[in-house]
Amino acid sequence: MSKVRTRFAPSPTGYMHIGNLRTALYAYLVAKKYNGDFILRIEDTDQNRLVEGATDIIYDTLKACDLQHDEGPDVGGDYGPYVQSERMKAGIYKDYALRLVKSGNAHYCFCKEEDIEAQKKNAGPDGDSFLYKDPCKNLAEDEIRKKLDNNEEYVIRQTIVPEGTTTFTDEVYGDITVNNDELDEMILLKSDGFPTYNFANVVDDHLMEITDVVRGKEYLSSTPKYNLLYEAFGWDIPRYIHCPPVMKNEHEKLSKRNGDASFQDLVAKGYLPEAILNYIALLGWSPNEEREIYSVEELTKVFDVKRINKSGAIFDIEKLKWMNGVYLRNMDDDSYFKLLEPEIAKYVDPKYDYRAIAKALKDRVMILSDVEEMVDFFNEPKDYSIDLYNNKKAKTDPETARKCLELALPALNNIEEWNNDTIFSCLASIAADNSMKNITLMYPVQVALSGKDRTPGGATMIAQILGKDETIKRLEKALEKFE
RNA sequence: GGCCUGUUGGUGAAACGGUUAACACAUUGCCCUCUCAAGGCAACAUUCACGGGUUCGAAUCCCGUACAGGUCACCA
Repeated sequence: MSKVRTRFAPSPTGYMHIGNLRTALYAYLVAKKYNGDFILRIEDTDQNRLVEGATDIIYDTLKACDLQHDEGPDVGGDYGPYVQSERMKAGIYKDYALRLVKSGNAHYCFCKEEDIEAQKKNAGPDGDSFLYKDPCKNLAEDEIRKKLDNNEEYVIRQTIVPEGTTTFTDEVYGDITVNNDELDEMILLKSDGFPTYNFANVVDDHLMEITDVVRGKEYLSSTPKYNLLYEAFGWDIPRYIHCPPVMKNEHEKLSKRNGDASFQDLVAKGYLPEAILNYIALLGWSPNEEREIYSVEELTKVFDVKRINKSGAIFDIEKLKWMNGVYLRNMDDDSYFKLLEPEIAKYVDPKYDYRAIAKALKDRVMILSDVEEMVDFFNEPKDYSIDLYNNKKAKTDPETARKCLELALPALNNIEEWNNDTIFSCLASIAADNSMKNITLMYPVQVALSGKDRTPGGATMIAQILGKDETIKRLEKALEKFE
């Protein structure tokens, strides 16, 4: 068996969609599972849709995801160039298109767009299909010559004999057969000399010796036409792996146009690339065991094309959040702190112990953007109403809370060595002395220190981080509120 | 409209003719607990879009219907 080679072939038209990224992931996994090569090819044949900087986004994304390509425009390789516009300049596509014309599998077409529109419009209502019946198909040789000499605009269009059937096998969808008379004769070479995606894809996949074509399901319908091209050239047909779409909801695919989350949006919100990758791997594919947390490295071992689903999967941000939390919790302390420190620094005065804060956040943060809301009381307690002291679980109301604070203040003030243990035992013994549950005493302290009914860590932890002076100050201030 | 593909709980999904229809997220409840989390435990589809058929037996095979998605671009 020859070496497996897969490719990711995006067009540089903007940001990286999640669906796109998943396709890249699968292509990568297929290659790496068999120690094959993963190739990046830039498909920039539509000069109108190019977006500046889009290629860099592609590089950045693959890099951030650690989906390293073995060949590509930036890293080179033996099958270059890896950018289609450059390949076009080398005349590759026109050469091959002309070969098809010569062999009768393609023809010059001089039709105007409005003629095509008109014909399709008429074809519509009466049923049947919208297939374009190209009159240029039967143009005599000298007529073609004449038009060409006249510098008439032309395209090169695939020629399909409307007889018989074409069958292909998809690794996910199985065998699919279609009637050739239902196949559209697609344009191979555009009038600007660029190849269409359809054509460039076939030529490049062959020239680059791609063995497994991993792409979105939207290409399933045109695959028979590609195969006809392969056959016309006498080339081997690659294995096809069509992936079901990633959906935004029951009806719509995830798309950048609607402002749906792109990879970079998610990262900006504080999702980890590893978690994103792990999550999207599970959209449309499932492992053969009861496990969900996998690194890309681990995925290359367990990934199996046969277990890719056929129907679209809805992207569920809630589950991604959960998974991101798992990744955060699983990090070792140092890398975790390195990740959180800058986020904490945005909102918290450096006089406080960032490490202690980060530790308090560890089991609570799901995504980095949660941090702000969790640490917003350190610099200054939040504004609150004494109604906040009403708490069912703690069995407190403003009245009892006031008493608790009055008990706690002098006791805390007497602590000489300010640390977690001393603070806790101080508060706990007050509670015991007054036959209160810990929570009844500590909840008011927490509120007084933070102005919040839910905080990362309890009263003790907050007091410890704030330090004795600040704690006393805040307690005094809290008591004033009752007057 | 033609053609192609799909349809298991709110979501991701397992099951490859015989199970009480896994598991995970979410949700709810309980436990733990100085709040909130995290963690632990439990509940959550008498049913696999619907209708027929094959079979001793079907979510799994066949047919039909409905619904959904894709495709029919000088976009990829």
